[in-house]
Amino acid sequence: MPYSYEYPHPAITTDIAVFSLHQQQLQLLLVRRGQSPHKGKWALPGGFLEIDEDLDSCAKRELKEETGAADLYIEQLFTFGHPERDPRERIISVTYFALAPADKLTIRAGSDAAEAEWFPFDTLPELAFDHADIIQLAKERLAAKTLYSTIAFQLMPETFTLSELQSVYEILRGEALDKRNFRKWILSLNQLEETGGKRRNGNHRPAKIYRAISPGRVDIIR
Amino acid sequence: MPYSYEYPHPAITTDIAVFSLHQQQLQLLLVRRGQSPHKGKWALPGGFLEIDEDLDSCAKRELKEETGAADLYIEQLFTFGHPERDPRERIISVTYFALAPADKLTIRAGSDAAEAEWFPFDTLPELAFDHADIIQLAKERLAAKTLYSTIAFQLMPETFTLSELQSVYEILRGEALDKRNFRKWILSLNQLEETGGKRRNGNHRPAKIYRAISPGRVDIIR
DNA sequence: GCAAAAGTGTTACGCGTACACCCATGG
DNA sequence: CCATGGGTGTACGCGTAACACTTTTGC
Repeated sequence: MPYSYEYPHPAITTDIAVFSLHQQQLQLLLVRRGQSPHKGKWALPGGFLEIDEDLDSCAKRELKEETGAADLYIEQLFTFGHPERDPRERIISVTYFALAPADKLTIRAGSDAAEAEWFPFDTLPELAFDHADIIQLAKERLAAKTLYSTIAFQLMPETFTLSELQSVYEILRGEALDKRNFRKWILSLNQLEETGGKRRNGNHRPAKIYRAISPGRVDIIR
Repeated sequence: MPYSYEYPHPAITTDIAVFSLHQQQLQLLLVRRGQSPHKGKWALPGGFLEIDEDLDSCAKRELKEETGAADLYIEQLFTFGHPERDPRERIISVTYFALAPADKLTIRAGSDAAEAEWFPFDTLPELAFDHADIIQLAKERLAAKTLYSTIAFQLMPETFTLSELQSVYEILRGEALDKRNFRKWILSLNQLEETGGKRRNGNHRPAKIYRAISPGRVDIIR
């Protein structure tokens, strides 16, 4: 026990709720816990902060180590610190939410976590610790942000059609949108540019391909 | 050094940005640091988390101990954790912002802090640590929330006139508002009720007095 | 009666919403 | 030529924004 302090110190972790969209559903990335407590249960990827590491760096590192996911949009969500939230010791969790575009879904379980897997948001397994609360909050934040920012672009691959983008908005908002109004609105934001045509699916007219003008940025709109 | 751990642990603090409105200006509550580091500089009220204490409780306790302020509206803001933000040891700060109504401005310096004092937001003194960043973020959050919630009511005393309320909105948004449109809008929220009339200032017609129907709540509007 | 803030309605414009048909392609 | 999703324009209604005069009081 080489690290000693005059007063008791909590441990710090980061935990990350990674969302993606595939099979026409909102999906969440979970890892199966390899050790106690809650061994065998599913949990958010995350882990302990290193002593000279920034919080954001910790979140990105843990995400990469446990799932192989890298270069995602990520932002701090909330800090959870109920004294009883972990049975081992006092642990404060600085939580993040992240978005994975459809072309970066390849995951690879790391050494800490036995397995990493996407789950449809509507049918999540039982979760370790207070992770269900974290996920709930992350979903609310994501839904709210689609209303006043361009955050949904972070769920898109590099190029996409307007129908695909509309489908993303429909899933996030949970309602059907009018095709003409959606196109008028999304193009009026001046965040998209055309590239060339494609046919993707067979039996019908091919759709124009678009890309985000500034793929990294999330802009506040309205 | 009675508290030992296998791995190094950061310390956790909470820091609170308390806003109020008086003298027609946005004001911020600061305490003068009594010890090193940054001894003599002004800083946000706050302090170390106790090991069995919830984060919210810590923020409220520190606020009361250092300034005497209690029963304020308070919400978590962001967690700052840059490795070099404190020269003593690694310290993660879970920050909050709070609002003090005009009738709860009495402050009393506690034992930890030599002095506590309100400063006009536009003329803050030099600040300790990264507290200038925290304050900047808190101000942005406050301004944003006035646009889509009833948070501004938390800056009002128990009873007030519509002109006083309008003045608060004008200061927070930094622009003049039309009197008729403001009254139409604020009354349409159904969050205010009348009580009786008063004259407050001399030479003119007295204003009707209002109170918030649910003074504790902050509702999302729009 | 004068100064100073309180109080009160109407009009215009823009944006969001509703809505239906033709186009390009593959088989 | 038929099925399938891609692509396009207009009209209406509501909500936001602009705008000026009368009322009540203290001195």
